[in-house]
Amino acid sequence: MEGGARETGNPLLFLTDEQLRKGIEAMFFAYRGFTADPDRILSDIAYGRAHHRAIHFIHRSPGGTVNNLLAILGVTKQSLNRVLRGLMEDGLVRSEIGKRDKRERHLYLTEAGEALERQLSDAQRDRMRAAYRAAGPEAVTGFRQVLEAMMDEDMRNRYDALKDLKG
Amino acid sequence: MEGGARETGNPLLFLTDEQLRKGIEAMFFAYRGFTADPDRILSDIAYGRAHHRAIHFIHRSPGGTVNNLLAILGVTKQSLNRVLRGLMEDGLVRSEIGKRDKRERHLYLTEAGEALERQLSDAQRDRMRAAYRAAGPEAVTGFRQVLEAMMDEDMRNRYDALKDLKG
DNA sequence: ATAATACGTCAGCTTTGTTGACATTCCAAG
DNA sequence: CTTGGAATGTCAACAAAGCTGACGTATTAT
Repeated sequence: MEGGARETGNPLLFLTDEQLRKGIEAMFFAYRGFTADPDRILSDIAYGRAHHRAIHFIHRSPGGTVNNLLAILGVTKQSLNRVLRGLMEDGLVRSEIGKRDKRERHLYLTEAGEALERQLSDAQRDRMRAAYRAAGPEAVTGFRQVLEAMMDEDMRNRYDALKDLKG
Repeated sequence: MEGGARETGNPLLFLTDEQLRKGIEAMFFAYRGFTADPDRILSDIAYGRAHHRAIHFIHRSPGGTVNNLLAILGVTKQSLNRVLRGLMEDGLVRSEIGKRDKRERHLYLTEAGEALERQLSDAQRDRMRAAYRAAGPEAVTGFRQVLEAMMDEDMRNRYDALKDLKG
């Protein structure tokens, strides 16, 4: 027999269905807040979340290939290509043919792209900063621990890979 | 100076742009995991996330009105109606005309609806439980604190209103 | 009586995802 | 050098789920 209220005194009360449900609903409502500010900015310029994600990750690892980005985002190349085409037509993203492997396209933000990225991530960071500040450093540690434990294996790998770039 | 912004001395290191960016990316990848299991189940039966949300919140407050659900989900009535119609045609949701106010429709899950809800929330809870267990009770407290601080005002109100139902 | 509310519905549009098919370009192996 | 396969791009068609706007019908409130 495992599980259950075995420890001393306080027995896994944080694992009740009630607690889990609250966590699930907190995640749902919080994610709305998380995306609300960028969504507002983007709707003004006829872009959506997909554009935001592409911009974010191109900014994070400039010179990454299309395949790389595809793996991070987890969408089909057709879907990404549509978004990327729009961004390139609007002069926010440029692609360079690879030197070692000329099949590959290396993606970069243009200055205009960087400017939009800054605008979007400033908004999103502001909210995150306010939440972090309100909750305090220990809460932030716990927040990150739970989120990381919630990821799929391959998601965590992608996340960790990004973490190593600058962080 | 190194990590671990604690109370004394070390001021707000957890609020650096790097920390915030990691939080943003953690949120992005974790939300994927959060929805992955229900998504898999739903795709087998030609439903999507919108159906899941409707089912979840009808289960949470049975007998709630359409307007009520609309407020929680934050979508248009046309969008919700499409989903609801499908669920009712498939016998997962039923609606009752209000007794006090006959304009209102009160929504309930049928037995089949409850069964699907259980299947979905079991899957989602399993993952949440694993994450909670891996991170520990203190992390869970922090997790919830940050998420709640991240919500918009009205989102928090909706979240709190649901919390009061059973929790 | 009239206005407002709650709900449903039709029509049309957008974003973002999906499959499937196919062409091009290029690297690498035989 | 030829050929197979990988990386990329693109066309077409489609679906889920959001949106706006307009309209209809009960029902309730003023």
